[in-house]
Amino acid sequence: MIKKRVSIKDIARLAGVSSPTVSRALHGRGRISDLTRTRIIEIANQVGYTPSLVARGLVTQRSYCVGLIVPTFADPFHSQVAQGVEEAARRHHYSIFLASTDVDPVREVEIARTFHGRQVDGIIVSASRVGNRYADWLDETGMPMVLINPHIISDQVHSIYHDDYKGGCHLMQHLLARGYRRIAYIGNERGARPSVERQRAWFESMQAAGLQPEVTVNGPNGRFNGGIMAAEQLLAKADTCWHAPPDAIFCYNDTMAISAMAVLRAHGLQTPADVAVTGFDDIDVAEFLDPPLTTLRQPRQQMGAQALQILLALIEQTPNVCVPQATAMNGELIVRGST
Amino acid sequence: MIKKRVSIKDIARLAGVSSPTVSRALHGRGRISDLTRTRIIEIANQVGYTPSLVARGLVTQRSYCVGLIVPTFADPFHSQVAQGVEEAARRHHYSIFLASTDVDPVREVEIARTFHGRQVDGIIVSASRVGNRYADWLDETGMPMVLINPHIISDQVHSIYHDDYKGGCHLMQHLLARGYRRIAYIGNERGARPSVERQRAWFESMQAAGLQPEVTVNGPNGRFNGGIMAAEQLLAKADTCWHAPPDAIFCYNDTMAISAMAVLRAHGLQTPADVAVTGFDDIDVAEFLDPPLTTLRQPRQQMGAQALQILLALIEQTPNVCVPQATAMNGELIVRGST
DNA sequence: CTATTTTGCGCAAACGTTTGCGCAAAAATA
DNA sequence: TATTTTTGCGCAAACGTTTGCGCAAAATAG
Repeated sequence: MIKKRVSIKDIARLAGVSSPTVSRALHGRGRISDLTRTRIIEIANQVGYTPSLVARGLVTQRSYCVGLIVPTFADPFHSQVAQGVEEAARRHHYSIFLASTDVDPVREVEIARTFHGRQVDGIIVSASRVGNRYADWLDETGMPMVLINPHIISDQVHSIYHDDYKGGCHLMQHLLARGYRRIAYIGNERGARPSVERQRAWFESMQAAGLQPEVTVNGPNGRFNGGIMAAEQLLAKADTCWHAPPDAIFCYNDTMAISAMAVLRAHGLQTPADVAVTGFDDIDVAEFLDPPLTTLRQPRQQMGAQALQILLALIEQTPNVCVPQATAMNGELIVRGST
Repeated sequence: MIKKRVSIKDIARLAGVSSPTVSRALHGRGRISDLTRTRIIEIANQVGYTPSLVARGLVTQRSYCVGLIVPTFADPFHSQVAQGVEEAARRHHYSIFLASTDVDPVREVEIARTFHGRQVDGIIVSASRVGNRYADWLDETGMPMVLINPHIISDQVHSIYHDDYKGGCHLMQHLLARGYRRIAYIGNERGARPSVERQRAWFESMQAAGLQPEVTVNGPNGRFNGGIMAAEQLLAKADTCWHAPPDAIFCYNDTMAISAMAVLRAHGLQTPADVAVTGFDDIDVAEFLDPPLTTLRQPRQQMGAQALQILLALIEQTPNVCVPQATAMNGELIVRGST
């Protein structure tokens, strides 16, 4: 039932010219008379011509597509990054292929391969778990690639990341200034850079304040259920360590913070009266919670947009211009009712 | 810096055969000896060959891509629908192009055109605002298309939608059974089918219960700020109408419900003690709010997956098999603490 | 009015595949 | 052994573009 496309040749026949002439007319470049050009454009509009970007891509070797790989759509943080990428891409007349890895590094490289087959001009990966294992593949394919907040920062591949350590320190300064002392940390899976950096900020800030950074638990993931499991364990750990619940919890991200707060309520603990809670990211809903969440806002859309900028620079790589390997971005402390 | 792809011809040269032979070897179909087939596959692996899906698509006229158009990534509801589409697509070896309209119908058709140029095999639109204006274009292009919860249901284009009226009635039954009487409705922009249907459920349920369905306000959008503006107006309206706040608010969706609850708090009203609140969709965070949100869960992922199924049926249209024009899906009442 | 430049357009090749057809060699049948 | 069938593979065309080159006609210069 799929109709035959109207092609450049059809227009050529209608106009009594050759197809390259139509191509030139439609682009307005090359040598062509005004007369035939307007006539061809006229006809093209009449028959509702849409150029096949596929065919064009094949010959020009530029698809004007970029691939975007995210771990999951479930976390609004990634959606917002995607939004940033998408808007920037549209401005530059790029389309985006989207795929989610479900936090599986194997799937991540599979998707990258598929995208290569689709001849995307470049790939952006948010929260990549693959690390420097991309190096060989990149060497082989020459595929431009930018990682956003990768779990490992490699000097083989361009990345753009949020300065989680600095952000974490801001949060800790705020908590310490408010007088919290038994501050616990809820992390994401072990070893991932963002969690490690935030934890380091917590750890060092605690030490610097003369406090014991003992009570910390890593959730199995950075989602709601990860926050639940981590919070449950954390309360138990605090009990054995301090014989009391923490008076503040620094959570890996907003999502975990939200479910952690639900766990606290279930245990009869009020936020912030009994336990203060901080998140990370400032997802949209954070502002409307009860209590509203104190958090560190990552410039999500900006990071997405910036990643695309860098990717474009790599794609159009003029040999003598050098693109920065790693770009750090800074967040903003947002103080709300949860602390 | 972009490297030249290794093509089927390169392999052919290496193996001392012709390129069609390589093609046949790689697909395993056509007449080819086991010996050369394995040899060719061997070589292909060695040189790291990735077939160009672009070139293949050009000749087969099947790209194994579908376009997905959503209004925005900001609302988790659409992200989840996208997730459903994406997973189903992956299972069928399809890739997806993603674009967001920012709730602009003009942009919606622009994107559809772009997707047509990209030679996607079909298009899925979530919450389409274009309505039956697609009809001509579809006639022209023959592009398979499925709409999810469109704002207008047209019989010219396949759609799959949630039965909002029935869902709304469930919510209303629940509220009425709980003894709420001054029930107000917060809607999304005027005229859009989902909001109209939910409002109708509210209206008719109120009438059937012998109550006056007077207090209703449409927000400027279905997002957080839409909920805020609507809730503020609603309280004023309730005051002039009932000389009291509503005792329950039926909100268009969870997002509006969340921000409406924040407005209530700001006015010193407790949920559910003073005002009960219901949402719609059951986005992930609904469960973890304080109070957890009573809502009507739309089978989001299922709807996405189902849309893709239908789209595939349209793409592979066997002439005598008929694909249902409109498919209704049913949600599930989720009762939580907000009522 | 000739010599040069410019203009307008067609031809052909290319991008990387798939696929129908043909033909020789090998295998199966008589 | 002669005939038919099957097998293995190459050739060429096709998908819808873009682009370098060439050539005639038109425009300009001398």
